[in-house]
Amino acid sequence: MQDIEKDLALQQEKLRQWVEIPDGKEGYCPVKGDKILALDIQYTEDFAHIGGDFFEWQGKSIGTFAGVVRASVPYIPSYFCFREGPPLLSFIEYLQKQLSIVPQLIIIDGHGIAHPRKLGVACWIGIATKIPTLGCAKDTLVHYQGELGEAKGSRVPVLVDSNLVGYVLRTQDGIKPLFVSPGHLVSLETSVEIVLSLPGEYRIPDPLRNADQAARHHAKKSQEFPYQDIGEIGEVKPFFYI
DNA sequence: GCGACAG
DNA sequence: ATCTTGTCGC
Repeated sequence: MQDIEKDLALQQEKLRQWVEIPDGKEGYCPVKGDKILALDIQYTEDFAHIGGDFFEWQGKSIGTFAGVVRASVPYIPSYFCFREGPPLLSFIEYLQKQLSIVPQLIIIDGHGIAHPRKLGVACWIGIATKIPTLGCAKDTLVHYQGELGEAKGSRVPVLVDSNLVGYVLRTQDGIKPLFVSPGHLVSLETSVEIVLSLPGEYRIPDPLRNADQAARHHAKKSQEFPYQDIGEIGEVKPFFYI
């Protein structure tokens, strides 16, 4: 392993001690009207185009936003949080400061604790913001065992160091599953229930698809898909490099 | 040694 | 994640 990776792995081991994952029905549980933010990023060279879909739990859409910030850290598998975390944090802080909207829950395109060192990007964002987060990824980083049922809602546990950290979750009948895990302040059970309750008839829940579309169109300077352009989001600061 | 590897 | 054409199907 490279020295850089050793250092990043150590950072993750240190950050991990701040992560709080409640049990069962404890921790954050959304109630009607809670504000939820779904986030995704598209890249063009060294720029991170961030899309954010803001909506009320079991309620109306608040708005879809997109902005851009320089992504200065390279992507290294399992160290994704250091590349994607800072840009996402800048985006969240911008919405908070400039638009006065603070989410009660953040849904991230990536993993929470279903990660080799139990520190995915959703955990990173949760620690940085102190806001409950959960991760929703299209592929897994850790191996799992078991046969997944075909029906929506079927799930297979994902273990790391023999601890239950996430689920392979069928979000639509007969469709390739998603990988769901809590990031911070939400239980695994609640994370799964939240994802299954999100609107949409596709593998990826609508809020994440909207965030993806906004980011994608922002990267192409297109407004075909409706979103509020918040332009350039200052510089990203390196966090947690203690 | 080789392949796999969130986005 | 991105580079890329057509094509099959609802």
